[in-house]
Amino acid sequence: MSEALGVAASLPLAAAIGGALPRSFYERSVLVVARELIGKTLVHCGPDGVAAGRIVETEAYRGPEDLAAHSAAGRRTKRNEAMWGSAGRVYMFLLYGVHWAFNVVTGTVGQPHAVLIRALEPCSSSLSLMCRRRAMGPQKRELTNGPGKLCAALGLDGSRYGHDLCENAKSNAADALYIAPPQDAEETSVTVGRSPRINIDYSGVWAAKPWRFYERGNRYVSVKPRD
DNA sequence: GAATAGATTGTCT
DNA sequence: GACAATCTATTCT
Repeated sequence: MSEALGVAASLPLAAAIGGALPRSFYERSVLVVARELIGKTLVHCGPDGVAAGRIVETEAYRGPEDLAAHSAAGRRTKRNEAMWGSAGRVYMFLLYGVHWAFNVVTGTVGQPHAVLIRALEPCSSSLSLMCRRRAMGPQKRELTNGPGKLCAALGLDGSRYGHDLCENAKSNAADALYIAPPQDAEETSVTVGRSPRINIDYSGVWAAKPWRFYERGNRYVSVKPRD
């Protein structure tokens, strides 16, 4: 599936994959962005190497009305401040005091919407680095099949809070972090499924909204959908 | 493969 | 002081 990226592994990864998605991509409805992020490539150039993966699972959070969102009921705190800012920026937060989660802000300023990236399919050229960071073998879906796991595999943490995914566009900056279009036509033709979001049972009727998007049949999707 | 329990700490009330 | 957009090991089928 990601063989094309593997072939290009000897080139700088950023150049091989292409530029970042424009800000206009993110300045739309959070549901549309969540749906269209499936199949895109998330790239992070960290101090210990470059890692990239295809996004295969996302969730939309639409405060203030969505009671599952951190911005529910208009809550605006130091932690979720990034959700209230401009589209295309990163909202990182710590879960259960241990795991980082990576989100993309969407919509307009003052609209506290964001998309949580829940799972990736590692690019073959990134496998060895991800295995090292996660301390496990290359054939394991546990490498990146959950929000905390993919952050560990990509080397992402709170230091990226508020980062602009639209700057750094085509650069080979040592600290680049951005989302790029699919590598080839094959990767744009995936089938996308929908389901309720995961682990938000506390939010009443909002827990039933089908605001989780995933690539059908992909083994890296975190919680097995009913299909 | 599926279900369960325990870990663990920043953030908010 | 309670809780959380989770992960891992363990214990089953």
